[in-house]
Amino acid sequence: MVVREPGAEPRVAGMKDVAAAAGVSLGTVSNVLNRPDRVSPATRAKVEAAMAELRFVRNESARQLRAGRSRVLAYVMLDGSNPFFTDVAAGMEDAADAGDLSLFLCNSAHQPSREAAYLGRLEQQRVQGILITPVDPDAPVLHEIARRGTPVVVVDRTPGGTTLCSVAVDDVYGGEIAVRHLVEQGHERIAFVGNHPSVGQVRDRRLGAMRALEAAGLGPDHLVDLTTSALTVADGRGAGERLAGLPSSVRPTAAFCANDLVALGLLQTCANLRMRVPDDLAIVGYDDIEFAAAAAVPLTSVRQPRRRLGRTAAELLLAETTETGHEHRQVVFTPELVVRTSTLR
Amino acid sequence: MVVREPGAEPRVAGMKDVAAAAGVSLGTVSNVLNRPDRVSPATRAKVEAAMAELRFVRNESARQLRAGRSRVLAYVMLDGSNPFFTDVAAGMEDAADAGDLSLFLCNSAHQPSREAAYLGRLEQQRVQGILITPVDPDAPVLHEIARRGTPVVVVDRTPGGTTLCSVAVDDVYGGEIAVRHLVEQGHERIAFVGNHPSVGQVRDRRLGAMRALEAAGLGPDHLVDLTTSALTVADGRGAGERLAGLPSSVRPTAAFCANDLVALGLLQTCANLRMRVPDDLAIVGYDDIEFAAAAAVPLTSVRQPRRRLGRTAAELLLAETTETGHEHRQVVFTPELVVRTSTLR
DNA sequence: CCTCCGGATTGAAAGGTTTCACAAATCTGG
DNA sequence: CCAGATTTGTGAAACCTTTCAATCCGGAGG
Repeated sequence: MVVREPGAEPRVAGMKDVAAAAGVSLGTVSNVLNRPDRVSPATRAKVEAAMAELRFVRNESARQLRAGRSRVLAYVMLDGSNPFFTDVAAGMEDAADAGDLSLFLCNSAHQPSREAAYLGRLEQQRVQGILITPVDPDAPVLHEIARRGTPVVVVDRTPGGTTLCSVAVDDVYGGEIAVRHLVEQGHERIAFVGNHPSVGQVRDRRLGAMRALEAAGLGPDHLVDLTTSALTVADGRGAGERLAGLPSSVRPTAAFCANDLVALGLLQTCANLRMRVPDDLAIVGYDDIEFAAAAAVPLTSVRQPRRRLGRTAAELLLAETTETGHEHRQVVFTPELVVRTSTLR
Repeated sequence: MVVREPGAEPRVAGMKDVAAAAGVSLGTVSNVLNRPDRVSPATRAKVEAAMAELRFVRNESARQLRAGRSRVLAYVMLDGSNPFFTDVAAGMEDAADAGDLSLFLCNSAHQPSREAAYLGRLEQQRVQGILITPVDPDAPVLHEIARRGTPVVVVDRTPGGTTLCSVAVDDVYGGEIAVRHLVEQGHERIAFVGNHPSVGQVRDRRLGAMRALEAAGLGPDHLVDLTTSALTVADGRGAGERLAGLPSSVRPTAAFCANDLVALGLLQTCANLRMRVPDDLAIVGYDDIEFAAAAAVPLTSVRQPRRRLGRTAAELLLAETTETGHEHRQVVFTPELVVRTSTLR
């Protein structure tokens, strides 16, 4: 309901209006909302009737202003269209629900400017805390925000130093189990498909791959780099064409892809070019997104505990706001290999 | 920087602190922030130095409290893990960026309780407006929120009546072009794979399919319903198995799936059971998500202008907040068929 | 009858920003 | 050097809620 005063804009009803309508003081209305047991049933009923009548909606800004903190968490994700991140977000929602908080998602879409804009707004909104998979995990802005009082947890990246909480997955190990599996299947020439390993993750996965080769007594020349510009399906398709163009004497018999999108692209090219998977080319992906299992040839992939990752990140954030004398923690999860048809001949 | 008063909690610096540090009044600090041209360069420099020194962060709650409205839009999406919705959200972000607004995403994950919780919070936050793909497009709560003053735009659904803005896609037409295409390819017995058509969308798509059959002089018995419980990849797999189990005398030669996830599941079962696509079974999906093109057999699909859908929705919302005497509009886009290998023999 | 007690209610302050009428200082041109 | 215009800066009110000390009231105990 809207209160119309003579000559004034219609105004949304506030607690003052409710108090007047119910014939009680402002403080009583507040008590009804925040400490209902301290109000007599009769009064409470009156006030609640007035609130319904006036369609009262609490003003969260005013609440927050007084309280100093909101009950909102935010996750600034790197790529809203990558199912990996939406799964991580689902895990955060679990934790947020449990703590009676709301989770807002922001999509930076790999754009530093967007990320910065969101961070600014979130800090101004005094959110309880910020979860973020940053474009650059070492950007100083994250530390600055934390120092100014908004807890920050880095997700799926490991920032240098221990001044922030973070959750990540052991990508070296992930790369290792992926390639160890391929070696066990008898492959000796293995392609690594990914963008230039400057980013920590791709670098780590490749490093793990190297270690697995080494452990099998195979030198680094057994890893054939197929470098892409990013990690999309299209990049995977391109890599597939390049791979198919190699003379069979040097062509790898297996490919380890830096993520599932790339692997799916590669798989598609194989289907087009009549290369059989896994007979002509075995493929291992990374992330185990839902579409990996749903591919025509179900994809062997390195599974990260995505939901758990998100849940743990949110829990760390809550711990940081409640604990006194909080110590920043860096949690690292261990991935596991999910073997499917794409590597089983 | 944090102001530490004797015996007090460290407190985040506010405009008052900035004013004191810069030796000016509160009003001047406000002017520096909101109307910098009304302040002499010297004073402005002093104030800006003080802000940097104290690490001042504007308090959005207080701003909003005064302004009555925030500069945030929110999209409550039905399913954050469906790429369709994240693409729609991307379109909204385009529009929000253009209007200097932030877009927050909320994922109801098909749960009415979560949706309700988010709507409550958003209304209390006095967001500029709410974009929503609701679990139930006819839920009265949407109208109530709009009536209380927060504009609501319904996305990808058409609520009854014209009391809300909405953007949607013509699903009847989409079903029609999908099945017309199959008929043109010579198919006469066509499966419709989808959950029970109580939901408007699935019903409409099926209705369009019927119309196309009718137009081709084929009766309703040429459509074979394979009813699923939801619209996931797993449902598609299940439908595929049921389809494969049909005696070949009645088995459809083509399938029209209510969305791409189902189609991908169906495609996977075909691969498992050595049914060739499109030779043994032609498949048309719906939504044209990125993974449709990336499938081993690229999927023919009905493409909705997802990004445009989102952008238009956000623009309608902005129009509603700026226009005087706003008329609610119901925008309907027309989908198009993207023909790929899965129907081309 | 008085005091004391506990529960119910009140009133005012506080929280950080924006806005706006007004004051002060500076400039313009005569 | 003055009147008036312009530029710059000020101070207080308003936004809406929460909190907390203070008050009120009816009843129990003395």
